[in-house]
Amino acid sequence: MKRKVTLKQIAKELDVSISTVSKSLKDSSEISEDTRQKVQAFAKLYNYKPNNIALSLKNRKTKTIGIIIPEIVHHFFATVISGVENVANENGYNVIVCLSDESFDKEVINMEMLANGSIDGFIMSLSKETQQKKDFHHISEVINQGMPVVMFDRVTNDILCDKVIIDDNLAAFQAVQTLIDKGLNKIALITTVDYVSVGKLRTDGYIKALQMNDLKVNENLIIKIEDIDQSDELIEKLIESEKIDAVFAVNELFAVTAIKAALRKGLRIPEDIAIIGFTDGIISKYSTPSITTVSQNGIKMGGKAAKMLIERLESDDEDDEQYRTEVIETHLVERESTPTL
Amino acid sequence: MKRKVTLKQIAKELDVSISTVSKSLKDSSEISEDTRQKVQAFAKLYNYKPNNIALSLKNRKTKTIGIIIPEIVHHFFATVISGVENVANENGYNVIVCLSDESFDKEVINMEMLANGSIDGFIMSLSKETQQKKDFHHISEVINQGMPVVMFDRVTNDILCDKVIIDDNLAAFQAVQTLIDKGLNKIALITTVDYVSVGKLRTDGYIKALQMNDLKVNENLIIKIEDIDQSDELIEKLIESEKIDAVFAVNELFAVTAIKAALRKGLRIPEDIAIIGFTDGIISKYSTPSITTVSQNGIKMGGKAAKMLIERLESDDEDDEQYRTEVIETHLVERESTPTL
DNA sequence: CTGAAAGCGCTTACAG
DNA sequence: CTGAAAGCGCTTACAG
Repeated sequence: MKRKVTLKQIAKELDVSISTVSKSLKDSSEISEDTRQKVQAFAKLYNYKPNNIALSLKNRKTKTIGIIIPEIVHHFFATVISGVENVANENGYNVIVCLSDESFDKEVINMEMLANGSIDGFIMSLSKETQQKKDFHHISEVINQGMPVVMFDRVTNDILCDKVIIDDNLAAFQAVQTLIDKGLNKIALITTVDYVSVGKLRTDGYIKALQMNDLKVNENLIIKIEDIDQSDELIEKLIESEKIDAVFAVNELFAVTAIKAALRKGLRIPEDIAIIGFTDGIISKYSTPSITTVSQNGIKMGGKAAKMLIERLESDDEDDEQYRTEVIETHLVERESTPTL
Repeated sequence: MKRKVTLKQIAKELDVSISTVSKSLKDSSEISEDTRQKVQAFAKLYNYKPNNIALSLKNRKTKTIGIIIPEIVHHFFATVISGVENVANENGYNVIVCLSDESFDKEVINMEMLANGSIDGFIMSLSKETQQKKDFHHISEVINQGMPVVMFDRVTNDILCDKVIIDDNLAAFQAVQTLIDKGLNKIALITTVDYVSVGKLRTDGYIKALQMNDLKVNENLIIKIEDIDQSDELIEKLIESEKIDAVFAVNELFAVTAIKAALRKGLRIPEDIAIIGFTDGIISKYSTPSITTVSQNGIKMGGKAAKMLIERLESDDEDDEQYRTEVIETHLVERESTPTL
């Protein structure tokens, strides 16, 4: 077992100073060709690599990005991480991932943990509980300390920082409008409780679409699901009891649950009931019938967020730059769960 | 913007030495009650938190774990990360995630990047390309430097280290035996190319089950898929051309693709054709019909891997401990894609 | 009870 | 051309 070699050891072996070794390895013209060669050869032989931690301390930057997300087993968040990773790696950054598990406390703890020097900046999406409590002090604190934060998807207006979002309201509006254009007008909505920012925005888009088409908004056709565990039952009841010809669901889990409930009831999809989901994930693609969804390009969102963060980290002119909100475009991926007409 | 406060600044403000501040914050009995109080109050006021990087350098350990996996958008790997995260956080560790994208070079680069002091140990699953090349020098190098590695799922016998696996061979055997017990005997296999370790083991289990039941192994009923892009076509052909009454697929993507091909052909599942997949993911659960699978508890695997790594990191007696291979038990989750008899 | 010194592994302005 | 010194932010054995 040969431990990693340090500058100090090389210096000792070669009987020169640490400074000389350091400079030689940087090919500094301060050092004689001869010494440089000797040091470099030795370093190569022993596979010297500078210690990241020492560099971080010295440079006061870690070249690592912290990501805080509610869950990793949600396909959407996994794709976002993937997008962040790509751009981060291209720029020599590493990625630390922390999960809040939708818990405010875990979000706070993780942020504090990482804020103590471990990372240069955050990319994050708020936990449900944080959105409910509307307590963002941990985030403003971090920003106050000069650490940049980029929020994505589940964001809040209460914090000023860079953001990457989609136009949830518009995307929902267009999805519902598409259903209406196909001649459907008894459209149910399966959404989250209102404190989930994106759920609320999508709900608003749904309502707007109905109103613009002079369809009345029927509260019985709107179910707001708080806990995923209740979704089966509530959705089942909706499908069974109400005379509806279409469903707009704000995520793909709700959409596929609706599909299964409809199939169980013997309804034909899309002839008897059409369904549109949100977030173009793996479930929508492989469901039978496959599900028409509003695509939400997680890779792109993650990539964009990483780009914005890195730009801010590497720009010299501190924070005189204005904060930006990037809107990633969405589009409807039409599949089997909606009629083609 | 108030930057994070350091010991030095507190010392200066309070007109004492840095040592005194440091000791006071640790509530050392070396320091007078009075001074301690004063320092602690001040530190609290300014929300002092020790800098992680400095601690890492000093202690020569970072309290962070590096995870290297082929992909994060595969549900299984996402669950493993989740499992690692949990146990890591409980023990005060952070998690850096790097993706190899199934590429040998990316795997090597990422490992080297992290090995330079950023982390205390690795948890990893081999990329396809690495398994194909059988080149593991980057891993043995890291281990040689005294950095522990725990491999999971896609492992190799060429490297001695702790491992967490399932008994792929046995699990496959049992799955196929279950099909046979249900009276099915024209069982096709959809698997990966042989160099993917887990694919090969599952293939072997399939063959063993056939042989033990005196069924002949028909090469026409075995398709080995190299690239996921070809899977549609190959599976379609298999389902269309061959008279089979069951399919065993070594992952859930192959399984759901088989389901869709069978449905397209007008076959009833499970009456005309039964299907068992591998990896109990989200697709299997939400497919219509839902898919019977061999469950592979990623959370548990990740948790176990983290536990083993942390134990090794925190045991004093270096490496006189033997390396262990933990086998996580699997079981068959029976759903709609297999007959109930 | 307090503080100076050494050290973790590096870089770089400065002296010689 | 080479090296000693200071410093990144901390801890701790040691001196006073």
